Amino acid sequence: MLSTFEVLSLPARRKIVERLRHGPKSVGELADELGISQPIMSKHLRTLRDSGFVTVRVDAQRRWYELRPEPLKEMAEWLEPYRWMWEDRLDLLGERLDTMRDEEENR
Amino acid sequence: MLSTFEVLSLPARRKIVERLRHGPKSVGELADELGISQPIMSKHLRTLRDSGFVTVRVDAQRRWYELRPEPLKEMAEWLEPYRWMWEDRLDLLGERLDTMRDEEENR
DNA sequence: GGAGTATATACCGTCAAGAGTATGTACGCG
DNA sequence: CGCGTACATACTCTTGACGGTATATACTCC
Repeated sequence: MLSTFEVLSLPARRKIVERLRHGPKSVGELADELGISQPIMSKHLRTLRDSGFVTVRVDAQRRWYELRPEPLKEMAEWLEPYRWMWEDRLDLLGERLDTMRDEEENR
Repeated sequence: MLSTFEVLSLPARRKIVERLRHGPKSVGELADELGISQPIMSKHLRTLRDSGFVTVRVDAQRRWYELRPEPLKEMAEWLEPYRWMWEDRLDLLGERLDTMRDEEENR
């Protein structure tokens, strides 16, 4: 099974995730919208499911795929320690003073 | 050249980035710390450099590799639209009201 | 139960990323 | 100038992800 980061390394899979941002979709919908064949779409969704990015709800012949927050949250949290590198240091709330001090040290 | 997401899909490369969080390091340092052979480390650093994750400063035989914010920022920004999925909706500042409304619509 | 729809999976070929190893290059120093 | 250090690159091999195609499964409706 692919890791969280590996899953999103494929542009096609990132596009699928983007399409699911506003609610669940069926395999056919996604395949049509992205111009991907149905079997390949099914395989990507399988990968996304195995790695926790989506869940499926069965409805007769249709499968509704829905986004799950966990893997995306995990990635966001991995990135968090680097945020000071590009964010304005004089943010209003004065949070992250330690981080800012680190920054000075490592310049 | 690999895309931003592809670069970090390899655990070894993520570890390199983590090691560079607190300032520049040389190839040898990184190789030793991570238990990776020097040639392979050089190749990873080449990849990280080609994709904009690091810059090099030459100093005699030594090369000091330093993190650049841009690719990490890019990834963080890609993830931003999904943040509402895991964050507390009643955040103090009351920002992102639109996002929260979206959430209701798509439930 | 037969036909059509929606989706999953099995099988196959390709290709490129990654690891390993050997070698090249550049610099400092005695 | 010869040697050691620090690093890059060339080369080879292997592996597995990906796409394509064909086929299986499951459900609905007439």
